[in-house]
Amino acid sequence: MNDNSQLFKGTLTTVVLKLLNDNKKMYGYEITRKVKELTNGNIQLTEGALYPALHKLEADGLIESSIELAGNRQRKYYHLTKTGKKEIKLKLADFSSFIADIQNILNLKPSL
Amino acid sequence: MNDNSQLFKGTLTTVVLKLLNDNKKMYGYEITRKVKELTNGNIQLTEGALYPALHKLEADGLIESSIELAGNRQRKYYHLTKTGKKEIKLKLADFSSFIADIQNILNLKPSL
DNA sequence: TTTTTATACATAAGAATCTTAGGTATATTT
DNA sequence: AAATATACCTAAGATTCTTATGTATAAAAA
Repeated sequence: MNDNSQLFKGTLTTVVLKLLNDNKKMYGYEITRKVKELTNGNIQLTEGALYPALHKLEADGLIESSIELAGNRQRKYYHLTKTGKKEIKLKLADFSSFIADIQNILNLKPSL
Repeated sequence: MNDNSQLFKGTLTTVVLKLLNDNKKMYGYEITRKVKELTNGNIQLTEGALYPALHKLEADGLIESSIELAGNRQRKYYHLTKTGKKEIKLKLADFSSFIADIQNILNLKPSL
């Protein structure tokens, strides 16, 4: 992760759930590539952060996994559960509120 | 802190430096009130997070303190150092970049 | 063809940052 | 008189991350 890693804390699960919401199913390594692609290389998700986060989301019933094979190589695909679909809506709303609040303190440009 | 506490993580020092940048000098308790006021009560800074953060910022040379008395009660006022003034500019730029990146993933409304 | 890089999963030690809980003291409001 | 607000502080524990490491297959480069 880059110098914004401190800021990225707390958004990891929201990001994962949102990507799974938009892409139906994804595997871990794919998620790291997608985040890098969408942020022009600015955010590099570390696997040490991602995999435990995925395991926790699954333990909490927000996502489910299924193993698929690509040649001899295993991929563990994740998809949202019904609970996960509800949760991402809440998390996006929370994030919006947070940005509005922080905007009141930091006075950033509206384009941000 | 509220349910957005997870999101607020990592922004604490940015918020503190920005408030000191805008208000010249503030004391700890005043900072907690100001954050609450600016966020319509949504963000309640806990003292267990704030005071250690202030001490670290001072140890790092970004802020300096001076004790003043209000009646018999002590207030520890903080102000930015020259280094701190440079740092808050960097931190605001970092935060803007972060928001832009996260926006690419979460697809929030532009007004956010 | 050997080595490096990319893909793909995972865990564990340690660091950083926060919450929760407590402590001390003065001032004001109920 | 008691409760709340102001004002500082620390410490234990929880959470979440970084860094480092491990395993294995596939592809690219040397």
